[in-house]
Amino acid sequence: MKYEEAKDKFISTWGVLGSSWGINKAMAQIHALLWISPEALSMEDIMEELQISRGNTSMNVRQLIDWGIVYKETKAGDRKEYFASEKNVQELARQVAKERSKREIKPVIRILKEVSSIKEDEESEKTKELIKQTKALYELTNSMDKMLDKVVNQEKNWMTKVLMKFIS
Amino acid sequence: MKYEEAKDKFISTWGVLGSSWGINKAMAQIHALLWISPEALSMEDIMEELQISRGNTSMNVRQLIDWGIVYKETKAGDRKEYFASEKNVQELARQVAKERSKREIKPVIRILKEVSSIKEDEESEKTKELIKQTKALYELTNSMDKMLDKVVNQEKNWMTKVLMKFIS
DNA sequence: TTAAACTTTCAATAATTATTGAAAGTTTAA
DNA sequence: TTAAACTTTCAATAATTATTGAAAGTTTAA
Repeated sequence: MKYEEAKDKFISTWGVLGSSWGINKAMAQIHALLWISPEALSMEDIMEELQISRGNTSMNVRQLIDWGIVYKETKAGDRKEYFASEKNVQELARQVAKERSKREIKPVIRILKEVSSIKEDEESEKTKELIKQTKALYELTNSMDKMLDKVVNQEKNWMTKVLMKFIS
Repeated sequence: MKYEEAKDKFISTWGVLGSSWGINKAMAQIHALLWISPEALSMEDIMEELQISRGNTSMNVRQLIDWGIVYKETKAGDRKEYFASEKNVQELARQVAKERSKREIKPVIRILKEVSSIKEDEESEKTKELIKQTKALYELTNSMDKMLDKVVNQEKNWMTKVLMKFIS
């Protein structure tokens, strides 16, 4: 496999993976492109490489910056903005874990807690089951989120160490 | 909060969570409904509760069965099929981990491995970076997948134990 | 067997989500 | 200041994904 082929395959695969985990394809592909690019790329560069519009590029680059996995760079004597990916894989995982926990898991935990602690005068079968099952889900989700928090607050290489322990 | 309100809140929240992780809303909501239901429900019951069509119900119930987290049940002297959720939270996590690993992670790992092991005569900066970065991603994804495999092959309560160790 | 009671399939359509591109906004060099 | 070089916004549109519902298929009781 040649460089160009490998690059295209990686970018496209990353886009597909993103989609199946609820991440916009363009966002995932821009990330992939920057991830393997030795230097920062301009808006034009990204548009050109991925064949997407200026607006699309602008919005998705901003989202990546919001997620904390892409940075703006400037070049002396150049008015364009350039974008570079966070290159450390631990830090990438850390940021993604952090954002997904904050945006999606924590709100669900709040609801699960709320729903699993209803009190009804007449304790019907249905109510008991609701409480029991949502409580179980609350506990699982909570444990997984605490694990994500650990990843988020990791010191460098923490995750590798733990994962190693995990899989050994 | 009353039972009905709690139920609706749970079902709707589970649907939203599903969507943001790439799982069809109807599928997530049917799962939520069965998860908290003390008895198995018929197609009609599900259609009625969630206000969705017969076709939609049929397809998504089948998917849940494919995922191994919903079972068919029959009642003596009744021609309808009834559907019941796997009720054990560990087993639910186990099955979801298994399916997502198989369907989404493992194929990506294969591509990452392939892409990260290209060889080019002329080793340009770009090629080096591609290899380095996709290799790092390969290793991370692989570790996470091995972790999922552990969850998948867990004995009962294995996960709880490990998660406890993790978060303590 | 047959016909009633169910489930599944799938083309049409609706709903949602992503993308475009032009206009508006911003920044900076001169 | 101004105007060129950029970026962002957002309404319109395209693409994708989910849903419907009627027709076809299947199962079972009689």
